Amino acid sequence: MDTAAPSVAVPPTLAEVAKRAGVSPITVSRVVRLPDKVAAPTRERVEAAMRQLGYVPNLVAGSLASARTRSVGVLVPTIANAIFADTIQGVSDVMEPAGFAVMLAQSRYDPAQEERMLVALLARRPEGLVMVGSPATESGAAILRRAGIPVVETWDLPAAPIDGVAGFDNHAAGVTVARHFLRQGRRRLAFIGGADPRALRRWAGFAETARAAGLAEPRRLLLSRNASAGMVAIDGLGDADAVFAANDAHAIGLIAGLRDGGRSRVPEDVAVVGLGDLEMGRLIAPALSTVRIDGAAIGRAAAALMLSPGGARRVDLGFELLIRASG
Amino acid sequence: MDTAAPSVAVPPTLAEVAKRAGVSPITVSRVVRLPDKVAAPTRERVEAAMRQLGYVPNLVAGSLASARTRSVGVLVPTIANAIFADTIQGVSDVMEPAGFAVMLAQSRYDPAQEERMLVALLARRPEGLVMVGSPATESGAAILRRAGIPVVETWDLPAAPIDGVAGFDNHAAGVTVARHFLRQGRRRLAFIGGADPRALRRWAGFAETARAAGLAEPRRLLLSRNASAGMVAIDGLGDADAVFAANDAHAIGLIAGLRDGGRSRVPEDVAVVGLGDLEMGRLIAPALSTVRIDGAAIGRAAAALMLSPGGARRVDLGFELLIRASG
DNA sequence: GTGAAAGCGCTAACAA
DNA sequence: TTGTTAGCGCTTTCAC
Repeated sequence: MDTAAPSVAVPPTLAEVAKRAGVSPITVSRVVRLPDKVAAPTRERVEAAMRQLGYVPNLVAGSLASARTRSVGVLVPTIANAIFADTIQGVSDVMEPAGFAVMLAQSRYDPAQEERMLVALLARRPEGLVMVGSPATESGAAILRRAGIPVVETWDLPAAPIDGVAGFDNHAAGVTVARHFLRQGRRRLAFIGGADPRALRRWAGFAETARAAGLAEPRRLLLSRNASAGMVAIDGLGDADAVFAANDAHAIGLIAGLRDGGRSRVPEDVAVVGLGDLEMGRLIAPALSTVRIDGAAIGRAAAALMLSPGGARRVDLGFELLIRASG
Repeated sequence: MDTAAPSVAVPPTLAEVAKRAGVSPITVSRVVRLPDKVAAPTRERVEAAMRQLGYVPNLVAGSLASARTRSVGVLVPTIANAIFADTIQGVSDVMEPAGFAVMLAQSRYDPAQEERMLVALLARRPEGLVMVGSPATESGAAILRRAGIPVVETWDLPAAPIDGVAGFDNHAAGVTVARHFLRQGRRRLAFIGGADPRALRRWAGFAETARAAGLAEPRRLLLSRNASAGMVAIDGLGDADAVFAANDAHAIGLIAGLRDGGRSRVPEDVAVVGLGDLEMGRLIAPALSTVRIDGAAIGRAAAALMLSPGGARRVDLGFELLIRASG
């Protein structure tokens, strides 16, 4: 009795299941999608046939017929950054239970690559798209506006978003940290960051606040993409007595560099504040003060915005200054 | 002159592009996929029409027609773990330039969820599948064997894999760390880890080596999924003078806990070795000794195995014991 | 509760 | 170099 599926073969189709169960294809389709609409005995015959054949529905055919792919696209600068991985996970945590697949793409901080990936994603007809930040090019934005699906920009609060927004005010984060340093009596501020738009906005808030308080223009160190923060930064610091690092990885690297260099003590000689609240920040000594951002919450909020295209279009998840030992 | 695409509309189809360019649909199809097969003047007319309409090819229709989706599935326990994020990135780094989309799914360390996600992934007809570890259930393995696509198991070297393997010998990693402790003259070993199969294999190698050397049975602390390693572990350690933590996050947490607890010094009183070589391990004091695994290389190797189903089926990426200050 | 017909948007195979 | 025909595997719509 050979009812088992062949070990290597073309996957069985819905039509084959139908034939085996002695029903029409549409009935099999209903058993898969709307089991309540099929009488129990029929349903059981169909389910038996599906099991015998090892039937796995072909969603690409289903998607074409129904014009619904039940998938969403996620575009991040890079996956291997804890901060974005959290956001991806947040999106996935909401979309997966809702039956959506997550398609992932990386822009690698490159506008041309970003645009390529946007088109590659849209070609697969996702029902929503979330990206970290905003399109770097106007043509990228235009493509998204024409896509006809919910689009959510994250990790920022753009003034003129394409559609949805789930993020926080990067400028205000810079202001908050600068004020904190001022309150502590620090006078010679410095900033370490990359060149991405969100880090730049943090810098702007930070620098404006310093100037408004009559301090000298803060020093500004732009780290290249994969400089290991510590050593690189120390040389540029000059006589700074307070450093805001645009992310925790930079801040932790700096603290390690300072400790090994042995010249300045943290926080006595120089205060260090990061952004992101990586777990490691709590574990190093001195524990890292940081601007806490909930990357997973951003992802969940973005997913919620995609699922309810009629609802609110702007979620400010805020941030929180966590003062620990480093400053 | 209204040649611009409407701002909200059904996306234009290949047929509409064809009509506008005055060619047959197949010619448009060729311009998209095989531009060299179309005469330059024709091609330019078609390209102009595509631009005017803002045409984005519908890959779900194309996939159905060609039986090629140009996508791969990636199944990980969780995205928000640096170690797996690196592997996802490695897969993406190879597959994206090759024109493949990456579909992501999480098993959450749950066999039932794993099986659900396996089926959900296969329903979208990926041309290859990579997973961290091996299927937790026999039915999951059976589904994969019948899928008829390259399947790559990673982060381990299973004896009877389904198809491809890109990983390292977890048992040997345990042996290596135990021998290192023995060489140092440590006599009271302990292990901290989760309950996943790969951590268990590290434990097995570690414990066997200790026993074979005549030491007392190592202590073994199984941390629940999201215990923050440090404090939890310290109590269970007893008088251990050497600890192998199944991953760097646990190890770093432990070092922090020991430091703040103030009872034992690392490495004088107790040596600590982790696994994974997180960047943070280099930055804490004392710097973390660890078993270095290249998660991104695992991902790249897995991708290469998917792309050449005829080639080698087993890649051992090995590991490297990095002795730093912590033990 | 079940089915027949039509078609989703594209590409393979073949022809001209 | 370009076009014609047929059909991928499913779901929609409408009928019974």
